[in-house]
Amino acid sequence: MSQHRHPGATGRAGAVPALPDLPEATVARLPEYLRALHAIAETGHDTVSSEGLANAAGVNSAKLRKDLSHLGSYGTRGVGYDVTLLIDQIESVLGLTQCRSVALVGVGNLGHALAGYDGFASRGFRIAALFDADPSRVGEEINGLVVRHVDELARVAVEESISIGVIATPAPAAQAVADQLVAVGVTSILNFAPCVLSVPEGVDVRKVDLAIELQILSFHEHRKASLTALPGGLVATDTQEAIGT
Amino acid sequence: MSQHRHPGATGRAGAVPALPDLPEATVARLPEYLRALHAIAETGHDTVSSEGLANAAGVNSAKLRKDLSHLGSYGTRGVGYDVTLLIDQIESVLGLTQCRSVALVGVGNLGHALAGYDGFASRGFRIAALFDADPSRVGEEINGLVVRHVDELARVAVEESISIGVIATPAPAAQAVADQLVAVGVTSILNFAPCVLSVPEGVDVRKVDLAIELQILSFHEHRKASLTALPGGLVATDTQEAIGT
DNA sequence: CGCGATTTGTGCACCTCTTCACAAGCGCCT
DNA sequence: AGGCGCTTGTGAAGAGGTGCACAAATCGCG
Repeated sequence: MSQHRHPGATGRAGAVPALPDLPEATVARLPEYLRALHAIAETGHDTVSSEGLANAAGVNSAKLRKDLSHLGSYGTRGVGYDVTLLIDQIESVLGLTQCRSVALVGVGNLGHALAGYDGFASRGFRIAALFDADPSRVGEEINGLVVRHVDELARVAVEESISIGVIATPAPAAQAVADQLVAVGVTSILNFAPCVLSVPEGVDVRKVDLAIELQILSFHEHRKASLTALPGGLVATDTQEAIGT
Repeated sequence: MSQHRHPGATGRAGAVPALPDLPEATVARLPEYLRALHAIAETGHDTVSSEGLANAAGVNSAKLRKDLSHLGSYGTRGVGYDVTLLIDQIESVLGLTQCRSVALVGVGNLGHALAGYDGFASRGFRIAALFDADPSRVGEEINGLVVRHVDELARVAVEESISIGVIATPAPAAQAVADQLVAVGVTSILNFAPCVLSVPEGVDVRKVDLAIELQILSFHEHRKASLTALPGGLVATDTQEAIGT
């Protein structure tokens, strides 16, 4: 949730899948449904109710139904959703039918971990190339891939038909890397560097900042502490707050 | 954004900081403002306008002003915000005045990277203990910390007064780890495992799933591709989409 | 064939968040 | 002192997301 400004995309009833112009909030949840569906498929079930899937995905069942209804009607009343069909449908909407190639720039601490992360391959992504600006890191082999110098980005990106760039460099280097990625034609960037990237229209940037997540937790922790401190409450027994719905 | 259901916390005008009961969306942006402010402080400026700070943080200036107004009036009309004062104020609200101790469970690929990540220490967090269930990993030293067996969690958590738990285990192990963390009194969890955690009320869970971020990007990439494919548009020249505001 | 149990799809009301637009306040310059 | 330009803080309108509650649809069984 950040530098996204997507157009109306006026229901241009195209030949192929019709692209129903989903709400962002729905798009953000589809991957979670997909993961839950794969888990359910492995247990052998071949249909699942909205209630069941919602539990597995950690959301409200009404919300799940509304989300899925945006893709079309792929459920059967009185029965539920066909697991396999729904998986295919969501993967199709998310554009995961083709395996997407990812370029990872910055092979430091975090980049190393990302390069070795299994979760990508198993969900339709292929890390196709690794880059770093530090000459001492160039040539290193990680998980079967050789780290190249970032100057080769342009050439390699075309060869490997990169469709997504991941930035795991220190913050000061990130903007320059982003510019290079954009110059090569990459229009989707996942940014782990703690800074704001400025990119032209039409380029999507998503940001993941691990420290920010901790700080948000810190706020809630702080709030909880100052709530239990004052009220005439039992500070004793356990941490179970008697609050919320 | 997930398992958060925070109460009204009825403006209980307490003695100390008053805890103004911020909107979640605001809380999620405060850390970003904080980072931007630190960057601005380093350039030597000692005041900053809402416009300037908003740019540095990548948000709308009106939104920024409304966010800050929730903390109270710490700006001066015609001048802007005092950088140092605002930093102190935000850190205070986020509960970052004390250094928080973090326990990291799961020292695999990702856990390794997290254990070595500088960004935590520099922003008020201390990784106080590392755990893993794999005996062959126990004893290993990472960044000056020895990996302990997860069975020691209870003892160590108290010793180190852990306030946040980070789960970086494979998905199947995550729920058990979460249960243990909760049992020890941890009420804030950052979960990197691709699964839904079920925790009692009063415990906050934030989830980070790297593959999900890629899948969201994939969707937009897919959408962009199917838009440029049909319209009578110049597929040539560059990737600059002529869409959006 | 009809009925009841079950589950989807959705209209509606509520709520949160965003954005605009502007009055109020502050400092500086004359 | 007074006026002017700049910037904050906020009311109000709008957009988007959520969740309830129920009608519509489907299956299985007698």
